[in-house]
Parts: sequence; C-alpha cells; structure tokens
Amino acid sequence: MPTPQRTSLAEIVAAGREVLESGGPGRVTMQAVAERVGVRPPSLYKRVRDREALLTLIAAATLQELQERLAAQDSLAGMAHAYRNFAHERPEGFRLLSTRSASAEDLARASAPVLAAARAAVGEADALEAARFMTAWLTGFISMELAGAFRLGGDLDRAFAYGIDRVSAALAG
Amino acid sequence: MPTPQRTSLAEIVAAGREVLESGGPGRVTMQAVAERVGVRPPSLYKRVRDREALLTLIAAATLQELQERLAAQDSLAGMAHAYRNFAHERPEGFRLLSTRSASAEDLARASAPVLAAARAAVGEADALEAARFMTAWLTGFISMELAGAFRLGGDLDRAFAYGIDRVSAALAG
DNA sequence: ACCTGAACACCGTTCAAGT
DNA sequence: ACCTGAACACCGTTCAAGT
Repeated sequence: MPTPQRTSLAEIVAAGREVLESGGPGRVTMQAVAERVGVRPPSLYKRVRDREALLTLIAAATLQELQERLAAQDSLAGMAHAYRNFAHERPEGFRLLSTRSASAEDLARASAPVLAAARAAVGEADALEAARFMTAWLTGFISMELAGAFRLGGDLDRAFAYGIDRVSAALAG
Repeated sequence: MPTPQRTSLAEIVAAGREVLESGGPGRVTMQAVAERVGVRPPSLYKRVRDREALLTLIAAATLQELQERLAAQDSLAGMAHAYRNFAHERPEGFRLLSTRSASAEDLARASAPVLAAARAAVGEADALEAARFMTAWLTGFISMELAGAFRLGGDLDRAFAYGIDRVSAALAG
C-alpha cells in the first residue's frame, strides 16, 4: 500500500526560496524546509540529492524568474530597472546567484534578452561585449548596493540613473 | 601559573584565510582553523567571539590587503588590473567581501584610492559617481568571471580591456 | 512507493577543571 | 591567564521498518 505523496519538488523549492528570503542561506536547513512543506527531513531526500542540490535548484528557479522579468522588457534601460527591482524584492535569491553557477542552458536563456537588446543598440559585431559590459555594471552596482558598500553619501537612485546614462553613452560611442 | 599563549589573533585570522582559499567558506570551521594554529577549538573563543566574527575579521583583512594594492596604483586602469589580479589570487576572499559588509572606516579607506583617481580623471564634482561607476563595473565583471557566468565565448582578457576602455570613455564624455 | 523514527557523524559553543 | 576534555544542541544524512 503506497503512502500518498505529501509534497513535491516544486513545493520544496518554493519553500526553500521563502526560507532563504526570510533568513538568509544559513537558515535554509533541511529541517526548516521540511517543516514548511509538512514533512520530516528524511523525506526531502526522495526528491533532492542533498542540501547543496536544493540550493542549486533554488538558484535555478531564481534565475528563471529573473529571466522572465527581463524578457518582458525591450530596452536596456528597462531591463536595468527590472533587474534592480528584482534584486530588491529577492535580495537573498539574487545574492545566491553569484555563489552558484548556472547550467549552460539556463545561463544562455537568461542572457538572451540582454543580448537581444544589446544587438539592437550596437549591432551584431559588438553585441556580446556590450551585453557583458552592461550586465557587469548592473550586477556590480546592485550587489554593492545590497552589501551596503555605498555608504559615502549621495542618492542611490540618482547614481543608478547616472550609471544607465553612462553605459548607454559608452555603448553608443 | 599562567599557561603560555599558543597562538594569536593575527595567526588565527591568517589561518582562516588559508583555509578559506583552499576550500571555500564551508571549510572554515573552528576545528579546521584551530588545528592549523595548533590549538583546540575552544581556545579560539579566547580571541574571537564566534565563527561569524572570525569570518568578518577575515573579510576585513582581505579588504585591507586589497586597499594596499589599489593604493600602490595611480591610474584607474592600473587599479582595475590590480583589482582583477587580486581577485584571481584570492577568489574566495574576494567573494567573501560581497557577503559581509565592512565597517564604515574600512570602507572609506578602501574607497580612497579609487576616489582619488576618479577625482583626477573627472574633477571634484563627479568624482563620487565616477568612482562608483568604475567600481560597480569592475566588481560585477570580476564576480561574474569568478562565478563562471561568462561562458558564451570570447576572450575574457579582451573583454576586460574593452570594459576599461568603455569606462574611461564614459567618464570622459 | 513514499514516509518516518532512530541513529550516526560533524560542528559550534559553553564551562568546569587543569596548569 | 590561557588551555583543554567533556558535554550539549543542532544539523545533514542514512537506513531499516512502517503503511
């Protein structure tokens, strides 16, 4: 007589993301996640290899959501704001992305929207480098902002707008 | 009869940095660090409040070394290369910096060299935003490089040079 | 098939007892 | 004063036994 399933992989990953945002990666224990989905810790191992794998799944889900947000934009400036808004909504998830590397497919998919916008802005030949330039600045700005590295005064919204302006100028030149 | 000191705070932090680089933050256990300095784990608590505090001390020492490297340069391009070289030498330490926020003093000290170079390049009025722009791009590029996020082809050294060029152009414009 | 309690290893941390 | 062994709590993980 099979026991009925009491949870699912999707539910486990979703619970992991919630725990992550509410308390940081240290709080993402098998116990906390199991409790949240209403199961005992050992049961998680039926769907997830180990804690490491769970964190990787959480990162992948986060990257996918980010990619969907970016794909809904059509300009580099729009994407920049979507990117930053996402990071403010899910700071822990955003940070997790820089810790664990995505699969080649997920990476390519997430890069596509920015690459397309870069192609439209600077042409085929320089699209890759332009996309990297933009993404690097964006990632750096946001991660420094989240880490509290911008405490020398000034308005961060204005600094962000200044940066977008400078990136556009750099790519146009 | 006092027992002689068998270690010191500096030695503990240095040992922690070594363990960090050789195995990532997960390997920085009180046991591993204690063993490296030749002491039992409970003895570490005489000099360090807890593991969290040890990681913060490791980050502070890393930031100080980075600051010294930057201060030895006088151009923004020179600093960019020094920054990247440092990150390649101590990838785990570099990553740790984005996780834990520095004290206001350490942050100000580490920012000073870049700020001075930015002032020389664009003048007093825009120095802060220019320094932020430069640092954001640099931090983003390097952390993406370390995270393996640049796997769409192309030469990374060339992409880095392209970026420095674009940053300079953006700040000049 | 999936779920669970029991068990084990490992780590952070405290503390009383040693020198 | 500083160091240590012993002890405790907590977590990841495995596995045999339940349904």
